[in-house]
Parts: sequence; structure tokens; C-alpha cells
Amino acid sequence: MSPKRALDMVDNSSAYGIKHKGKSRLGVWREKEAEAMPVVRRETCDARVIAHVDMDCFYVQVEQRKQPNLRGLPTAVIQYNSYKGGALIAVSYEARTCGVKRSMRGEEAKEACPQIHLVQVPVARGKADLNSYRNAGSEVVSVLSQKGRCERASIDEVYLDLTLAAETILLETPPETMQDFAEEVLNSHVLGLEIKDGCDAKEEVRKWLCRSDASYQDKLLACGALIVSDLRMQVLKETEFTCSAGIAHNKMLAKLASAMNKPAQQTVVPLSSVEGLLASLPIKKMKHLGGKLGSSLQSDLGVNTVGDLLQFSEEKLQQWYGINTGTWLWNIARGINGEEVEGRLLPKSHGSGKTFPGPQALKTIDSVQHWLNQLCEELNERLHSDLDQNKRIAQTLTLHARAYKTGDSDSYRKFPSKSCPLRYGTRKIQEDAIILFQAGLRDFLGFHNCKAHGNENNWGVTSLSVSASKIVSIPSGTHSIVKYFGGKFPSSSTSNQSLDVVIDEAVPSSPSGSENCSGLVPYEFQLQDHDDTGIKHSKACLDPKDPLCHLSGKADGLTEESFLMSPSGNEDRMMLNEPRRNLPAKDLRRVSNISSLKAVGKKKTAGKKLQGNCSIANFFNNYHNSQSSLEQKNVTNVNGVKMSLSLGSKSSDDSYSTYNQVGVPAEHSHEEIDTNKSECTVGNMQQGRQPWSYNVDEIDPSIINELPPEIQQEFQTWLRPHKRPNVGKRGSSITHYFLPQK
DNA sequence: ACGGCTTCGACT
DNA sequence: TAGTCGAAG
Repeated sequence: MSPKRALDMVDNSSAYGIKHKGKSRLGVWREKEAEAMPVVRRETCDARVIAHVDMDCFYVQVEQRKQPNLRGLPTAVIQYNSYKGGALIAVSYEARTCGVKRSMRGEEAKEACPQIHLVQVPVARGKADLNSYRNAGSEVVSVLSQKGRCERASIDEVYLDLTLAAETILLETPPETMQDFAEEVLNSHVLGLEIKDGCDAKEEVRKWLCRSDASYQDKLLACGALIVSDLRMQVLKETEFTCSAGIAHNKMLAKLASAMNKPAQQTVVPLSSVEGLLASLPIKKMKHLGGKLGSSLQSDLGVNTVGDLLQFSEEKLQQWYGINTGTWLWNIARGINGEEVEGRLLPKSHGSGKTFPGPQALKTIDSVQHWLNQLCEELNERLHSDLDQNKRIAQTLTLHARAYKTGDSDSYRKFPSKSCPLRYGTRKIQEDAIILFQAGLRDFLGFHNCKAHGNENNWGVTSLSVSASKIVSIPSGTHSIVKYFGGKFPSSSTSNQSLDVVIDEAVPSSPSGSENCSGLVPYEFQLQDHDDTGIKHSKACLDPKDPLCHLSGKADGLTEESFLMSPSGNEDRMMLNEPRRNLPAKDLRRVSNISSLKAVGKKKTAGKKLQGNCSIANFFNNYHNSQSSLEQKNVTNVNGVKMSLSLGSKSSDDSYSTYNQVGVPAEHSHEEIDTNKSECTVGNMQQGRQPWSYNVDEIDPSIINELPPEIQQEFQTWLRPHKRPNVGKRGSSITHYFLPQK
């Protein structure tokens, strides 16, 4: 009842038709012209090929790679061993068959499955350290991002838009002309494909893949299945991780499908199966409907399956849930979901937090200080990794906390989150964090209740977290300039405080005047000496001779144009919103025949190759047949080339550092498509990069202020926060005008 | 004593 | 904007 009220009030006030355009809170594009079309045709128009790839019990796999003797055994990853054996955060499929569930604690899991192996999450600074999982996720992304636009949806999931690659295969080597299929693709599950008793499932799948009378969409999906099985093999080969995948015409369906057959399998959702699939799908299984909205649908409308939604008109759903959500519901009931796959390989924020349940609650400023210091250290480390590896800078620091208050039975008040401009350097982050905390605490306790000190605090903090957001890329050119001037740009993540990027605050020199924590815009970056002596936010340059002063003094600011030229990929979205062509007549790039096993051509040495038509299941059979770690296997790829495959425990720590960088732009212009590297190019080109028309690396820093104004301005742009224009409408002429030159 | 920790998006 | 809230994995 109550959610609907809130939504009603919001959306009714914004009268029909006004808020229609743009992205709703559920990421749905409302398309007027599409709405006029009958359902079937609308769906038919969506001939994209989207995949969702989901790592199988990822944390477990990461631990099993570290300890290969755990492979194939019931295993779970736990954190914090203290309370009832620790909390399970990942459970292997062997353990799941014993009835072990993720919500259990270690002790329960031991009861349910006495043979289970419990591995602890690494701990650093007294808290869980997820870095090894993050890095492992990056390894996977670096493989998966090679055949199409790739969106890192979480630490262990990605979406891929494989439309272009699938279209290309269909044109050049359509499945119906292929004589051999990799075994893995024959293991696909095809929804709606009936496997009659006594029939060979693989043979049925093979026939489905190469039906010449299939619809265009089905053929595209078949190509998608080929690509995805290949990618999954590649992931296994490069990372030793298995994953599951869904291949469908949109993100929603792909996501649904990837969960249908786990682990290490893939599922295809042909158009013809969609209606039946949704008809029986419990409403709560749908992404975004697992929470209150789903409950509200059940209790208020009596909707139990997604298909049940079909009986409600769009208007009705809008009346209940608002315009955007209503339309979204109406669409998903029909299997329609226009969300784009965002080309984003890196996270948008970094956070570090810890809870202090019940008795552990922090009751003194000192203990809060201590833990904030730990959290800030970790955050700082990750910020510097990001800077090193991805040339990105975060601009906002936010503190979240939870606290309770005893006595004084004021109505319960939430601990407010607070944020301020982020200054690089552990000490500075720590200082700012505690100041933010104190500001929050004041609000939390209320004005009258400002008992500062003493042991008898009436408050306790049950969770703390710090996070860094508003991350922007520095183009490589800027990086080199920074290096020139500062000479302190960290080249390895160990040198932490070598670069301070200071966000200039117009007002007080630290967030201590908490009232002023907000409202400091506009702010700008300055490069500052790295002495960590204190809080220096002064607008004046430390070194007046520093040529950067001229730049940062030059103001004039961010133009919309420069935003559109940013390498963050935004400009591409403008184009992607254009209606799809029916056939990919032009602009096709060569994509290697997916059944071939060309090396990815990256950092990975030729140490590991797997036979082309070997299935993932076979991989494991082989693995268990020869357990010895670090064993070399000689296998032959489809081209008849002998290669060696090494399995088992490589020294995991080393391998992480090799990989933990991902998505660093390759410097390809759209023109220089080299067929040899086509896989990489197709994958990377969507990222959109290098707005520079000069090679900044070669510019003498001492004369930077003599440079052409465009260069200075661009440089300046990168020292300022992005201002996201509201006017990024599709087809706006300014967009096109400033797209990277062809 | 909420499973903990992390990330994202929409909304106001 | 900063801050809140919901959701997911």
C-alpha cells in the first residue's frame, strides 16, 4: 500500500507525457514510436544479441585456484570466524548439493555437510579484503570484453552486446555452413527446444544451430551462442574459472537465462520461447522485483508470475507505480527491455566498510577514529591502484555510518551520510573522514544533545564505511604532463602519498565547519606538492612557477563540447540510441571465426592453450584425471598447432599482479582496424578514447601555456569535474559535431 | 546479533 | 548538490 502511494504522488504530479522521455529509474527508454506498434513487431525489431555472463560461485573458485586441492570438493568461503563459525558468502555447487546455503553460518554448514572445506576471506587491517576477488574479476573482464561492448555489472558478472559480432558471423560464416561445432556450444540449452526421449541432445542443438529456415533472430542467437561458448572456453583457459551465460535479445532475458543452467553452462532464449518463459516465471525472480516492488505487485495486484502482468493496461500499471515503473512493468511482461549494455569495464566508485554488530558497537570517538583510519587506508590503496592502472581520479569522499542511540528516547534517527571533496593521501582522507563523522554525529544526536565526551556516551556505531565516487579518467596525455610537473606520479602502488590531487574548496580549509561540507561547487583540481604536512586547500599555487598554475587559473571551465568528447564512452551512447539497421550492410569489421582459437594477443603468454573443440566439462574430467598442479599438457588446437596447457596452482599472488589492470584504452582510431587484431579492436572500439589531436607526450611542459588554446582547454577539462549536461538528447547536432573525427 | 560487504541507480 | 532509499549479488 504505502509504496504505491509514494509513487503515485510523484508521478501524477508530473502529468502524462512530460517525463516520458529519458531514462527511468529502472533504466528503460521510453520510445514513443515503438509504443504504437503491435507487440510482436516491436519485439521483432529488437534483433540485438545480448549475453549475460555469470561466474559460478566466484569467490569459491578464486580460492580453489589458490588451493587447487580444493577443486571439486564441497567448499565455502566465509568471513569472520568468530561468531558461530563465520558467515558464508559463497558456496560451491558440491556443497550446495549437501544442502549448504549462503545464508548459513560456518557451524550450520558443518552440520549440513561435515566434509565441507571452509576457506576464510583474506583479512587486512582487521577487515575483509576483497581485492583478490576484484582482481580475479578483472581478469575475466579482460577476456570477455574482446568480442563486443562489455559492461561490468558486478564483481562477477558482465553483460555483453554481441550484436555486431553475431551479424558478422552470420554474413561471413553462418552456422548452417559449418561442418564442425565446438563441443561446448552443443551443450547449450535452448529454451523451447524439445529433446525427445532417446534423442541426442547435442544433435538436436546442432540441428537448431544450423537450421537454414530459422528466423533471422534465431540465427543471430545461434551465432551469439557460438561466440559465448568460445568466450567461456577462453575464460577457462586464461583464468581457470568457469562461468554460466545466457544469450538473448536483451539484458533482462539474458540475465534470466544465465541463471537457469548452472554451473558452467549456457542457455539461449529464442524469441519464440519468451512468452512461455515469462508466463510461469515467479514475479520475484525478475531483477528489480525481488524486493518491495515485487511484494507490492503480489499483495496489491495479485500478480504471481511475470505473465500475470499482461492483464493490466499500461495506464493501470502507471497509476499504481508511476509512469516510469508502470511502463517498465508493462514492457517486461512482454519480454521487452531496451536497456543498453554500457561500455564500462571499471567500477564507478570504491568503498570500504565494516559492521560492528551488537556488542561490538563502537562507543568512543577514539575507536571510531581507529576504524576509520583502517578503512581509509584501504580506500587510499585502491584509489592509488586505480590511478596507477586506469589513470582515474575520484572526486568525492563520502562517509556512511549506522548508529543507535540509547535513552533520551527521541524518535529513531538515521545517521546521515556526509561527503566532501576528496583529497588524495591517506592522512588527508583519514582527517576528512573523521570530520565527516563528527558532522554526522552532531546531526544524529541533535542539537540539544551535544554531549561531547565522557565514557557515558549514549550512542554506538554499528557500521562505518567510506567511499570514493565521481571518478573521472585522466587521458594518458594528462598523465604524462602530471609526471613532468609533479615528477611524483606514482608508478607503483606502493608509493602512496606521492601525488596529491587537491580539490580546491572555496570555503574553509577543511570540512570541519560541517555546515559547509556541501555547497562547495564549483571546485577545481590543483596539483599540489606532496608534503603531507597538513591540509592545504588554498587556491594559490604552491609554486608560482609551476606552469600548471596557468592552466588551473585559466578558468572558463567545462564546455559541453569537451564533455562530449570525453573518453568515458558517453559519446557512443548518443549513437547507440539510434534505431538499429535491419542488416549490417556497412561498417562491418572482421571477426575471427569463433571456432578458431586465436590467442587473445595480450599479456598472457602462450603457456596455456586448450583444444578447440574441447568442452568445459571435458576440461574438468581431464583436470581430475591428472591432479598434479603445474602439469603441462600438450594439446592440439584446431589448426593443428601443438601447444601446452598448464593447469593447477600457479603462484596466485603473482598472477594477480599480472592481471589486475583491465580496460586500459588501446589507442586505436576507428580507421586503423587491423584484421589480425580485429577481436581486440571490435571490443575496444566502443570505449571511445583519445580525444587528443596532439601528442601531448611530446609537448615541452615549460611552454604549456604557449600551446594552442584547444590543448590547454582540454587539459583544463580534465582537471575539473565533469558536469553532465542535461541536454544530451540523441541526435543533437552538437553531439555529432564534436564526435571524434573520422 | 541485520548474513557482511560492495556497488549501482533513481529520486528529491 | 548532497543525501536517502532500494536492490542485487
